[in-house]
Amino acid sequence: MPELPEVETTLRGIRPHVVKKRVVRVVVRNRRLRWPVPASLAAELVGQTITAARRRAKYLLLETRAGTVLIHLGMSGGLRVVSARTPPGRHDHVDLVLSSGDCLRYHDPRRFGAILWTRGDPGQDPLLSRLGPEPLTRAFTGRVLQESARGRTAAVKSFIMDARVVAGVGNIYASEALFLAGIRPERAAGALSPESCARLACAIKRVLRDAIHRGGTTLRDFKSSDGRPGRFQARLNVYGRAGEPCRRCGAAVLRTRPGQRSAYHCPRCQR
DNA sequence: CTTTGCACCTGTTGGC
DNA sequence: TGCCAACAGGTGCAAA
Repeated sequence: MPELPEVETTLRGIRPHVVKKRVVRVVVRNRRLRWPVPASLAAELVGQTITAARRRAKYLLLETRAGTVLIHLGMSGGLRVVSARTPPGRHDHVDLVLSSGDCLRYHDPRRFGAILWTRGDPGQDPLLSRLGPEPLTRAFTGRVLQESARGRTAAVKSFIMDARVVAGVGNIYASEALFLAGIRPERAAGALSPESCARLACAIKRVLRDAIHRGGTTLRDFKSSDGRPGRFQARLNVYGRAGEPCRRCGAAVLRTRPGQRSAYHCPRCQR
């Protein structure tokens, strides 16, 4: 469900409800997520006040003086702010009960997500320390992309989905960015011209910004923290549109599988 | 070092 | 209507 824009949408939705609130209780109904929810979460988080809520790649960070809650939504995770008295549903695995009477509730049918606790500088955590630049910052440019692509033979689509290259480009937006940049997904990353790298970096920024602006993409089940679906799916040019006409030239959109994930592209607009 | 494929789960969809 | 295979927005890890 969530790529970077959906995570950012979630962050913006929960932030006003969690920052400056104290965590009074942690309820773990099922600790078996991607990694077990650690006992240190409840032990060290309860009594702490959340000082800031941030995003790094697709990780959400809830910071306190004692440490940071790291949350990843995986493929099917979601966070909602509900009253602490709202009865939990199936797959509502973790609650952070807040001093306001609200509760930050983590829901995740597939349980590919994670809720972890890290002390000290969260940037030093092994999960975050090797991440590449945030795509929406100045640190991410065509030149930086070109530099890290040097000598790489992997398909450009898998390349931009590698979080060590650029943090947080997932399957939908990789296809969409390559469409905007006019580049075929299977091209070798290292073979791209400097101009193509520049166009690709711009396209990644553009598609992510636009999707955030529209509250993310809802394909089947993404709901932002207020329960509303995203509106970006109407803007998708190629993702999920195999066989349908390209919006730009009318040629049939193709679905391929470089690696084991679906890629979509227009054979005429992308070279 | 890079590249590839797998594993982890449940739910939905589409074809027969 | 029912059944079953294929597929789904992620990503760390092991193996080559």
